[in-house]
Amino acid sequence: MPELPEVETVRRGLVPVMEDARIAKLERNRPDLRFPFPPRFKARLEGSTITALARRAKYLLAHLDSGEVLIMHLGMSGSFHVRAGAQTGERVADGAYYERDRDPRHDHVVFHLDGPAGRATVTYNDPRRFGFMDLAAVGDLPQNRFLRDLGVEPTGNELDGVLLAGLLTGRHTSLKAALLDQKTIAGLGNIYACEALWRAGLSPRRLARSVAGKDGAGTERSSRLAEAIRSVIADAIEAGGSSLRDHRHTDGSLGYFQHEFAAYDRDGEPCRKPGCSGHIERIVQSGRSTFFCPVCQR
DNA sequence: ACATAGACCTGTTGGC
DNA sequence: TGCCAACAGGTCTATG
Repeated sequence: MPELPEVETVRRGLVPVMEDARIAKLERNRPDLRFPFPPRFKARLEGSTITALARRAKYLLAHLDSGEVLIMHLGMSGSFHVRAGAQTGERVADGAYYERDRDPRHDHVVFHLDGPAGRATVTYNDPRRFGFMDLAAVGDLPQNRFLRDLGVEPTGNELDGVLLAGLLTGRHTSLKAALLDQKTIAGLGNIYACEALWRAGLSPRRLARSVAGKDGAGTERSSRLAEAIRSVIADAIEAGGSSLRDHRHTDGSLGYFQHEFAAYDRDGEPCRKPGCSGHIERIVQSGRSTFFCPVCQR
């Protein structure tokens, strides 16, 4: 499911109920997701207070007053749902759309929170169970196996043409695959890699190192691509992410960036680039769908 | 060191 | 209508 914009949207939805809230009780309904939960998971969380809810790439990081950090990844189908004001076990009558639709068999972790704004429950639901959670001391985060190799964030101004050119230098793989590699840029997934390449007018099949040359053409391409990545991620965050199948805001509402897709899931449609006569095609690269316009993406 | 398959899961969809 | 193959916002692990 979620790429960086969706995770950031989820984070913003969780902040009001999670930050400065005490975990009064935690339910862990199975021993594992993609990986086993860390030892004494429930005991290490119950009674501690969440001091900050941060994000790194597609990971949510709940900093605790115990000195540990709860690391959470949503995999392909993970979602969080907030129900404010409810006591443990309490039924709520105003069940939102998502409340009714979600399959309770896949509610794997439930946080019962006691915060400045009152009580709330936060439920983690994940049908495919590709998500996972880990706990680490805050000082150990840089060495954490999930976080240590992550590349640059595509938010803010750090990612520019020069940096991107350096990251792609010598890379003998497709440009699309290089963008999906979390060691290069952390947070891009299949949708936003496709969209960024469309915005930049670069073919996903192009060799990654061809966007890195020290010559003028390579520099020009890497600048265009860096700008495209930053803009598509910023636009998607502003739209609350993309809701195709699983992604929902924590209150059950939908993101709407899917309406702004130019390439993703639009095979057969005319290319939206002004003056372009091409049509979007779907190809498969390293086992995953790529959508692009073969006319204006070179 | 680096780059590509395979694996992990469940649910939905489209074609016959 | 029913069945089944293909596919889905990801990434760790093994293999070349």
